[in-house]
Amino acid sequence: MPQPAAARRHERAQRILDAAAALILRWGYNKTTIDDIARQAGVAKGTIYLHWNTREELFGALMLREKAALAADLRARTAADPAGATLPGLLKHSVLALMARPLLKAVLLRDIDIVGKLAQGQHSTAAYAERLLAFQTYLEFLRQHGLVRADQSLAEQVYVVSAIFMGYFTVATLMPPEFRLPDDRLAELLAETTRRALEPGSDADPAAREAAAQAFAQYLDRSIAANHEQLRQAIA
Amino acid sequence: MPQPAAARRHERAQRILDAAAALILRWGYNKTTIDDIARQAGVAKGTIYLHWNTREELFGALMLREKAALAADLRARTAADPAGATLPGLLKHSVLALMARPLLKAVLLRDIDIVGKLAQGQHSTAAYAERLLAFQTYLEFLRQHGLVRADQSLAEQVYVVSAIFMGYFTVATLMPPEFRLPDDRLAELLAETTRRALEPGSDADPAAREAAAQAFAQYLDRSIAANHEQLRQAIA
DNA sequence: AAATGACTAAATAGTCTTATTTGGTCATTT
DNA sequence: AAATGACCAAATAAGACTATTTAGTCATTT
Repeated sequence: MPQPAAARRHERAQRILDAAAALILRWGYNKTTIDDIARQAGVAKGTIYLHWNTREELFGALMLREKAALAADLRARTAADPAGATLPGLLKHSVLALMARPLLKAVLLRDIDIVGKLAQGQHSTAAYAERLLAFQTYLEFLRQHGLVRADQSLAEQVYVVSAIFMGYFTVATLMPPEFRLPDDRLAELLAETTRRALEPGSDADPAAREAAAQAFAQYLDRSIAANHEQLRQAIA
Repeated sequence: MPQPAAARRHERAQRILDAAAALILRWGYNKTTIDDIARQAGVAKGTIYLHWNTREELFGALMLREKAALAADLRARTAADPAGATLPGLLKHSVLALMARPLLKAVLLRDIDIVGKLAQGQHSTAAYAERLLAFQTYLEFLRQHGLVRADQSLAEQVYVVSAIFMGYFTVATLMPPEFRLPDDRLAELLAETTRRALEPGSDADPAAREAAAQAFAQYLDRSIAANHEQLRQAIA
């Protein structure tokens, strides 16, 4: 039974995106041509334009796919960790998932050699603010249920978490070699720092923990859903 | 009584360096010419070469002066704060002192528009490692006196402090405007995060605190002294 | 109907020449 | 003796022209 046409078409789109990703990491965005990608994907150049109208759209689809894969990876990692559905677990697995995706890592670190002009469309303040707002909603839930301290403003705590995460993430490449740590250990320290930074004075009850795990799942689901329709349209 | 020749010469060097600093911040390093600096400082172009042999030496002296001024500022800030001579105090006042020095801030943030090619000489891994080693010595003292937890390796704690500091410092410019905090509050949160991250299980005795304040002063003095002779030779 | 790859306008890179600027020098001025 | 600023070789920028490459198109092939 041969594969339906739509499935073959979708598989080819994925293959083209795979090729694009590999070549960006190898040569950088600016040096990667449509011809290179077509050759690597084993299709004709014109075939690429059957999926996307412009070079820019192709790379836009690639970034969306990367973000969706990151979210799915994060979902899987937190689900596989008994302590995953917590704020420290979220940050720990976020940094590990991100480090496992060199393209997104390069974007976040503004690695000009790799992402070049691609970076310009990927650092929208509005999108970042949106993500922070979504996170803020989850954090507010945790505050209300006594799972994090509430003696700082909500906005301040968004700041604290962002600073800690960004610090651990970026310092990983800035440290002299003799001071570097394995990713796993870095992620654990990140989680520990976050936990201690936001630790409430007293323990929360188990019902609050259960509710928080639900809120966590909702937060993740919402961020996955936010990309899903966009991605569906970007890969045809 | 006219000023001695050496004092006048030194004052002129400072004036030239002031001019250079102002112009870098305005136009960026790459666009700032020796002619511009001479004009701004109110001296002839050739006069500049009475102080430094090359453009590069002039800017090298400027960076040394900046670092020395930062250290002095830090010294003054921590001395004026009752809780200054502590690790959290060190970090709090470091970030505030650094933010008050736009040129060093631009270097640390790798702000290409401002520092351009100047950055290449200012990100030596060896120098960074040296600074981390000096800090590590101070941190080791704190561990031995029960002022910070000792259930993580010393190297890991150097990492933790670096990550937290770097995170608070860099996220300050990345945050969308509606999520930003005033510098003072940022510095307080940085200090708090550090304190909690490295908090030992039990309180240290007052003798340990007093000894740590001495160690703190030594750490600062050593880093000031490390630059002093270099600076003396760079500004003649 | 779908995939292909030759074609082409536009973009980019390379080369050469000319124009301008700049770092550093040093004869002149103070 | 010290400060100055005109001078100049080298560096950089600008412009014109040529060569090459690339994104996108579409007639041809499958």
